[in-house]
Amino acid sequence: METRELRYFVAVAEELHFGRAATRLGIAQPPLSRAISQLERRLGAVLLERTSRSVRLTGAGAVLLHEARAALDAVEAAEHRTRRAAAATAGGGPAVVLATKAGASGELLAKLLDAFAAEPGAVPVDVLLCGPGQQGRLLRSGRADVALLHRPFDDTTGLDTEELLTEGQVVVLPAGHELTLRASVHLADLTDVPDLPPPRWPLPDGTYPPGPGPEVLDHTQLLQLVSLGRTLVVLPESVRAQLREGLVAVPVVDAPAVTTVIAWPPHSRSRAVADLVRTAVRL
Amino acid sequence: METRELRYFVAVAEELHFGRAATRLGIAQPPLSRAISQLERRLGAVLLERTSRSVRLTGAGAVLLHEARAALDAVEAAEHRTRRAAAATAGGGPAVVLATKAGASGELLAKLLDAFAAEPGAVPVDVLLCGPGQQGRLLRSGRADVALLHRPFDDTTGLDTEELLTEGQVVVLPAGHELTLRASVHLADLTDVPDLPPPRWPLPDGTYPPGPGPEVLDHTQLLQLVSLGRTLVVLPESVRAQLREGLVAVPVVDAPAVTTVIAWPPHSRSRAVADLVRTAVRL
DNA sequence: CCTGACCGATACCTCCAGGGCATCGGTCCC
DNA sequence: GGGACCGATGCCCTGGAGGTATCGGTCAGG
Repeated sequence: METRELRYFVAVAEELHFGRAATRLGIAQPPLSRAISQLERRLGAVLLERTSRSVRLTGAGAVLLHEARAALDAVEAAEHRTRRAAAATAGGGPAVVLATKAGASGELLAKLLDAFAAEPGAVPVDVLLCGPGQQGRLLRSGRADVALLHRPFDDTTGLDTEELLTEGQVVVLPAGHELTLRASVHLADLTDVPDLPPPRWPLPDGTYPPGPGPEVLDHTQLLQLVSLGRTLVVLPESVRAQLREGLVAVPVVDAPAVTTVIAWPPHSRSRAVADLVRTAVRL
Repeated sequence: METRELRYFVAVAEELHFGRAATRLGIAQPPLSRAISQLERRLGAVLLERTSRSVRLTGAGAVLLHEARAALDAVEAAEHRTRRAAAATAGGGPAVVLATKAGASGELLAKLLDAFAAEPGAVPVDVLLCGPGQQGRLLRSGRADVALLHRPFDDTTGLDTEELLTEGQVVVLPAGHELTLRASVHLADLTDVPDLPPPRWPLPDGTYPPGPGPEVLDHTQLLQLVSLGRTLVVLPESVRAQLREGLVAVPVVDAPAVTTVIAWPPHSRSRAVADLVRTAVRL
């Protein structure tokens, strides 16, 4: 199978519409139809059930969609990592790209970077700030070498991880809100707070789910919206270090504990990544 | 990047010879040379240092070799798993392929299969016996769904695992050999036993390393060769259950402990694999 | 019930890139 | 210095990827 065929199939499987998928791929619809049916013939499997009105995935199609995404990530990773290796030998020397959610784990990250810089054999660390839930994809596609992510929110399947820190969660509220008078709250107290709808994060495809809350991209934005009295948010305790005036944190006693982990692709061979992980675990 | 390019590069990187690589790929040498240099141009990286007498990998080339193998495994896995999913819906129903070293972990495997068959919702298990060290590759390329392997010998990077059993190792000797009189031995006692050279296992490419010992493919062969007085072998204790007449096991006190683990690809979504793993852990 | 919109499949054509053959240029060994 | 070896280059050809036009089937609306 060629990656082109996998890209075509993923496009159709995601759009469930040959015309839109073809547009997205920048080709016409007929060659796309042919490519898919040729793929089905070669695999000896029906991947899509088409009528002239709809396209649906079969069981085998769902399997291929899942596997093809992983395979395309691996191919993309090969490309990115090779480019980075070449850049390292050419000029600039080696560097590590660390991905983390914008605005999260600030204190831990600062400590880690300081500690690693003090290590013998340290290399420059490029910090790549990304949207929530994107770190795994950056690692799997080779654009980052190592990442900080947060269980149980981020998906760590297929990644090697070490736990760094486990903490409870707090709700961040605008100062003066009635809930700030409480010593602690439960999650149930935070649903349907009439004047503070929960924020909406972008879905993996870049669009936003419907709802009353404001659309946000990162934590800085988010905290500003909280201080403006537009929303509330439940975050790990360490967010207290970033609280400006006008923001109050109240413990949420029944929110799941959040574990910050450092993660890297399982077959990483980079000495620098290993050193960075060791430094992180020792913090 | 297309998988064709990756296959071409892997062939050249492994052979370090354009002509041989082209023969292996079933094409002529000139298109191969062109494909590689086109790949290098597109990546903006020199992958191979060629003189008219030799070909050597650059740093970036070594990275790409490693990444390309993983990516090609992922593509192959997509193909195999899709075919299997289609076969499951077509006829025969779902099944699980379990890979294990031929002749190893016999007792554990039998118990596992019995226990799993008794579970509600059990599905047929196809047991795929393979040479040592091949289980990981079978999992990564999608030809098996789950495998038993042995740390620290087998490579488990990139696989999810659960530990099942840790045991010491024994040396299996022909009955009557002078070492069988000892209550235990050290590894040092087993090197250079003049009449019992260690066996030679096939390398990943199918060839055998040089040496005096007999060439073997699996444990059954191996034990027969031991009973014939041709070799000796260090194996986990559980091999005692398979010892026929003419074979004696003596504990090796300083051999590393062997842990039998059950492993599966990290993004496995199969219900049956999860059930099988749960059954195995409960044993 | 009919018409038009929509959508995937098919027919047919074009064109380029992947592959083969012949040969060159450089290196090493006898 | 001649021959063997090896990767690169030039040139040609063919298969297949992609485009356009159109078909056939389904559904909604009048």
